[in-house]
Amino acid sequence: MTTMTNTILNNEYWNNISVNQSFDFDDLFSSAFNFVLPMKNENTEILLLSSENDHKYSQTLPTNNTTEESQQPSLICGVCGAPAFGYNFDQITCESCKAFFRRNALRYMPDLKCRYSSSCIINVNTRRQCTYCRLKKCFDIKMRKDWIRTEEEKQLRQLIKLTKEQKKINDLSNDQQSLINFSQVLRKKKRLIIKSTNQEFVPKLVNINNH
Amino acid sequence: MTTMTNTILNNEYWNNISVNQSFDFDDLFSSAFNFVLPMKNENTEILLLSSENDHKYSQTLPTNNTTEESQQPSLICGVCGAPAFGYNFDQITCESCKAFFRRNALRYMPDLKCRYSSSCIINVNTRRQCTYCRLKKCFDIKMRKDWIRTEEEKQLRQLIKLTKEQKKINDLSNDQQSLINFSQVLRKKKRLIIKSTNQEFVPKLVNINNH
DNA sequence: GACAGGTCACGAAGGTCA
DNA sequence: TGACCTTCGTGACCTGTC
Repeated sequence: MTTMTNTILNNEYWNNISVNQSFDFDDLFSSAFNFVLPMKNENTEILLLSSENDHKYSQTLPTNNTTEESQQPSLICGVCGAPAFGYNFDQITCESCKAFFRRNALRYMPDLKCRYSSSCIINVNTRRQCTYCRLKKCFDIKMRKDWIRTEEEKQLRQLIKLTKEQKKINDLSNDQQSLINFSQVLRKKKRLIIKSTNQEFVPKLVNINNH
Repeated sequence: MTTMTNTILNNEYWNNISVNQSFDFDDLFSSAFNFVLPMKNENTEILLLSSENDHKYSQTLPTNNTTEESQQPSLICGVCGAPAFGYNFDQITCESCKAFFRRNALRYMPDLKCRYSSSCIINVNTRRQCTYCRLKKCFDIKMRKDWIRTEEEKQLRQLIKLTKEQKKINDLSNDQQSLINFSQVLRKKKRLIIKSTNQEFVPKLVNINNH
């Protein structure tokens, strides 16, 4: 097994990935040129790779000046180039890549494997085809896996939520106490009415009672 | 003249293939995946695949605007012409050709042999008669054998699944039934690892096992 | 409003058995 | 072999919180 493979298999490696710290196989093709990389497939398939997209990471495209109907600037996903609507895990991505990153970023990397040479082009049409390279690109554009809530954080939030609910129930109990107080008040009122039966201001009291 | 060209000329069924479809493997990933790929539906539909059309991912466009009665696009298998219900290994095929391809695509081609001139017509009725030509047609329409899961991938998935189950059971812990399940899972895992003993990814499996 | 997570229908893999 | 089934990753849409 090569050193590179070992490196990639090491989970720690993925914690520290950055754009500048490229993979070995990326270094091989690190020029800004477009190039053709032959794939392993015996059927002589080739995969056209382009680093063009690299310049588009997290790019905010200017809105069409002629049409001002959309106030939202048209963003594109830094991973696949699909329309994006904001930041997710610190980078501008589409909903799909956001969900993908949330699901996969904490996975044990060796579970994933590229069928080709770990440098697949990721775009809207190809993003589903290589989990490894898609995730690699997520890390390349510096999406932050430490922003994904851990199981502990989730449990903590759950606990906080439950505590709040508990408090609400307590408050509700207080309301019930109020209700008791209220009926006591009501009884008091009735007693007052009965007591006042023979007096001329009764209608007024009944009226009040009905309200 | 190339073998491929001969093949194309000899196969009558090519008449069914739409004009724009190229059979040159080199075209497989033409123009960095920006392309219009005509599907093999002879009736009214084309499938637009273009990363430029951001909101038209894999959209099925009915060419006949007047008829909207069929919600399900009527697809036909690119191999045999039978009704199809979606993509399999990157091409629209029927269930039967999908299973056929899964079973045979990884076979060593020279083991197969056409009794005739390697240019049999493949349709619903004849598809069973020549494995070689059927498989050849699968490759001709660019079904992708590299999308078939390898034995290694299958075992890895199996192992990941078992590990997850094990974790779940671990979390439940105290339950006696869980304990039984746990040992069952453990046995399965051991069997799987033993089964994989002679394969190069064993260290990885063991590694995962330890996680 | 922005951005986390959650949900669920769906597509496309593999598995099964007559 | 192929019809039918199961499984699982995906992504559009939703909810919750700050």
